[in-house]
Amino acid sequence: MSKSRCITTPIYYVNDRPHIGHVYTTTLCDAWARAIRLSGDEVFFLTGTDEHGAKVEQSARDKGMDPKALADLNSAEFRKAMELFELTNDEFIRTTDPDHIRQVQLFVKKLIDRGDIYLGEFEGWYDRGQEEYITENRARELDYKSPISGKPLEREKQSNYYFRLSAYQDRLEKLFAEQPDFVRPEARRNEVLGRIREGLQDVPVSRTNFSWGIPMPGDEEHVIYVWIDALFNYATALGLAEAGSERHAARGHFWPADLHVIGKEILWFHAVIWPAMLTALDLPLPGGIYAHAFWISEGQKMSKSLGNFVDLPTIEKAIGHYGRDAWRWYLLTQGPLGGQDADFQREKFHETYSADLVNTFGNCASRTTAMTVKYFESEVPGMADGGRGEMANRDWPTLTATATERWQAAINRFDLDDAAEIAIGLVREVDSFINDTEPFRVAKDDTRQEELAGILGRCLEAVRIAAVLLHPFLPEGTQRCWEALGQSVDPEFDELEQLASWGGLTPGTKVQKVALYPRVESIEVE
RNA sequence: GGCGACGUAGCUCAGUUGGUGAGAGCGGAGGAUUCAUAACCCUCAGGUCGGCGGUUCAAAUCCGCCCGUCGCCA
Repeated sequence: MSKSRCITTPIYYVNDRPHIGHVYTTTLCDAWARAIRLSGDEVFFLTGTDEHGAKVEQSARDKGMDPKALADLNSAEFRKAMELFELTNDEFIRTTDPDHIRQVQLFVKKLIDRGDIYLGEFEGWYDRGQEEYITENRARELDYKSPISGKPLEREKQSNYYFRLSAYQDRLEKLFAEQPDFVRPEARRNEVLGRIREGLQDVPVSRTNFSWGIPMPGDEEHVIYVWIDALFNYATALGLAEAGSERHAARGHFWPADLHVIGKEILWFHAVIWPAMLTALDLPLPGGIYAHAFWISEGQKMSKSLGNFVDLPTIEKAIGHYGRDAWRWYLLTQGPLGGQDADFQREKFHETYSADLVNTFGNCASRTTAMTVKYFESEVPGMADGGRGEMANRDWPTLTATATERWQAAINRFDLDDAAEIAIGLVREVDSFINDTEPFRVAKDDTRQEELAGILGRCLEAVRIAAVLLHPFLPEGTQRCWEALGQSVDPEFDELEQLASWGGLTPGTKVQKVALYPRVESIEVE
């Protein structure tokens, strides 16, 4: 029975340039989406760009452009990045899409009608350069000067619309108590929990000092704060504000999303404000929020001033040299999925590629297919039982079934690095099996053809299944692997249960010797 | 400043409720070998488990203090 699953990346702010951080988040979701499709469930994988706000307006002004024109340009950059990595998102939403704008206004209107958004007044210390208010305590600490520009803070009074977050204190506490894995990893959950316990205050959801945004319904002096605008993308993409719409008919069933994958810097909005708003709108909550940590680069924090972002040109260079699979594999297995930041190191990248893709997966596929070519005239042999220590005490159907089961559980937990490890572990097991059974030695004895067939048949079959589990992580190499094994697999339509079950290779099928991943020299550091 | 983590072999990290001589992967060194992409396999790390003090028959594992790194908040 097929289920409808949904995963989202944050929408990326068009004032930034795409870099490894954006690519990482999207790649995580892509691997998950591919794995779920393989499992036979229907997936909606959403990403896009966040295009409103003061910063975009300002950048556009600096360039003498219309904000929409700038947004178009930069949004296209992000979309291009998705294509470069062959990411399989089902939609690329833009907050300047009329469909989104209209629905955000409907949502906000509803919140106003219900009293969850109200017009209030706020007076406080304002940092004009940063366009933000600073709390009394903090202002005192700063000696009433801007921490950025050093200019004096100003006393400013503003009338704003507020979201009644304070009214959701109890419900949020209950949510976190009842659903301990709502926010993961645990370190992030604890941060949020600590903050919730300090007490929730209403949050401003509108601005008046610029105009590049969605107008507040019924009060066009105000623009909906970009963060609120952005959060709604998860709902507007599925047409949730317009029950009768075509969009809703086609996609509404994907809500609630299984998971919002985000970077740790935007946790508060996703873990607290978003669930509260959904509750206010009587919409079901997502299954969870996964907040990964950051990439740093060669031991240093990436920053504008250092100019050391792992940006698109750098990434393209790596892909050109090592291939897309290598890039994905490095991100997915060495990335900051847990609470701690991960370091992007060229040397480590090269080592990971060589160790896992060349020496393990590639080499194992190569030796098994080579032996088949050599000993069985390129045909998959029938799998007789017996011999070589009862096939080295391995119950392969059980080994592969167990791996598949554990793999699926890891995918469901979003422990993608675990899933990748389980998958490649199967390849290591084949190597170890070859080591124990020594088919190349058995081959020297003509009377032991059946025994040899039993060994090699098992190797080929196990490699085929390992490739199934590796596929979401290595879409290209696994496809080449299947082709070499004479298999035609379409991960969109073929299903895991069948693909991963033992005995999928038909004896007599033609096999070719393959080299999945070329051994390459370490890339020159410029 | 408040709260919370973390600090174990060159690197990345495992080490459940304290108890055989402290581990894995990667890198590095040596050896063996050919089915394979010099790959696979075997052997090799003399690490004060951040420092000091304490509890205990016994602590990397509990407590206190200190140093260092980091996260969240104010």
